[in-house]
Amino acid sequence: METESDQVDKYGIPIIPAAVNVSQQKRESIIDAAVTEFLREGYTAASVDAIATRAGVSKPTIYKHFGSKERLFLAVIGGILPATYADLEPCNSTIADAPDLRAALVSLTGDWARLLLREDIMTLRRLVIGEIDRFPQLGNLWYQVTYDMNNRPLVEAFTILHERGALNVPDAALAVQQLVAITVGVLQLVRTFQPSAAISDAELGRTIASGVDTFLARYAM
Amino acid sequence: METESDQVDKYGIPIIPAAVNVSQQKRESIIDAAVTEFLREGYTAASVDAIATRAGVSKPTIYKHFGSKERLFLAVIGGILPATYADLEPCNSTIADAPDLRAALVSLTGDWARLLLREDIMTLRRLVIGEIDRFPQLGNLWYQVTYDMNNRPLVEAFTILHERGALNVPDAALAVQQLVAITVGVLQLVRTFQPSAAISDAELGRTIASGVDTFLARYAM
DNA sequence: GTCTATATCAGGATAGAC
DNA sequence: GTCTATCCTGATATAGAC
Repeated sequence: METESDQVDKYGIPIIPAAVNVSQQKRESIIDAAVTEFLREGYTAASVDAIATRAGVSKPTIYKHFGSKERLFLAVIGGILPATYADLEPCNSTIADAPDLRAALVSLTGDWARLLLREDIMTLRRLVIGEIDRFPQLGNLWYQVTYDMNNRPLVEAFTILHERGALNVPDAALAVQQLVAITVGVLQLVRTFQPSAAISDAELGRTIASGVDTFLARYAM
Repeated sequence: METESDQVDKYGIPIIPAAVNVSQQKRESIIDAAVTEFLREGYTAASVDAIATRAGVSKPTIYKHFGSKERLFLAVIGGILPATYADLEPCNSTIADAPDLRAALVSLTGDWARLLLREDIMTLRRLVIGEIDRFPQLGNLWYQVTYDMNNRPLVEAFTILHERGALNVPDAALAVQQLVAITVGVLQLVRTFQPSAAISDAELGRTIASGVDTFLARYAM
């Protein structure tokens, strides 16, 4: 099974030592091919053969680089999770100092929703959820990444607004959970089970705005 | 592949003709064994061999009854979904006539949460989500079942309360989505990615109550 | 109707040449 | 470091005896 060293990072994702120059290209093409195959087929149904063919390398090359199918899967999925969610972070900075809080929250959660409802991200999300019993590390990583990149900055902003008297949120962490659930979560639930159900931009805007209004009905001063 | 007739119901779930007396017992034991194996391993990794062994029958018996692994999976999962969610329905009837609406909503969403967070139901949910790209019928079925058994009765109750002037919900369907998301959804999100993270009954009650309060802050008259 | 036994094929992983 | 060729196991599905 695992003949390579089992070095893992703090999330339990294996650390694959970086290779040099020439083989680095092959490594990248393996990763690209693996992402495609895993997203399309799932972990078990995806075959290392197909990944090798798609990447234009042979199977032993994959095993030299990643050691096993499990390690390849963890390295690949663990690699794209933070990269995917990094796109969410820039939106956060302006909340605490926004002149119009409602408009800022609508804009922020709307941006999140449009990104998180993208088909490739929904597919990745379904894959991770489906493999969580096999790879609990991915669940922890997902939770940590989404919390660090989304919830945490909002919690800090709400805490500031609470001290400033602009919001009344004694429990900022719970309030953020509620805001995310009532805006993005409502839409995500539909798309999770019905991938082909298109959501018009008008409906998205309407749902997001109504969610923010419900949130502010409780927490605005 | 599919040598049997492809009769399906309105959800796209194959209709497996009922067998008689003797073999009916074998069929049931196959279904039980299949549920266990599919929930434990997922669709692809579960083997018909293992199901046959667990059920105490031979492989050809399974193929005589269900035709293929895909049809077995759809029949089994499509069968337990409605049965699982049927437990949610009885809670609904009292909302429209409850003397204390807040208490009734807290009780209702609390009951839903305690049921839906059960480990076996969460596992089933993860399985369905992970296999949705392969079996879109299950997504439609899931959505339909949860809507019929949960959302629809609540929408009807809210409509009555709106006409009676006890609530102000111009868009009852959206309001129900928000209520579910802000109570059950908040907890489900955590448990989806962290199966082992236990949620104390106190924390569950606190989260549910706060969700209902946020909901009522917007919609109560 | 149900079994034993088997056909057929693809999976992950590796030995050894270059 | 990378490939060709291969090992071994386990998969779905079926033929034919009882």
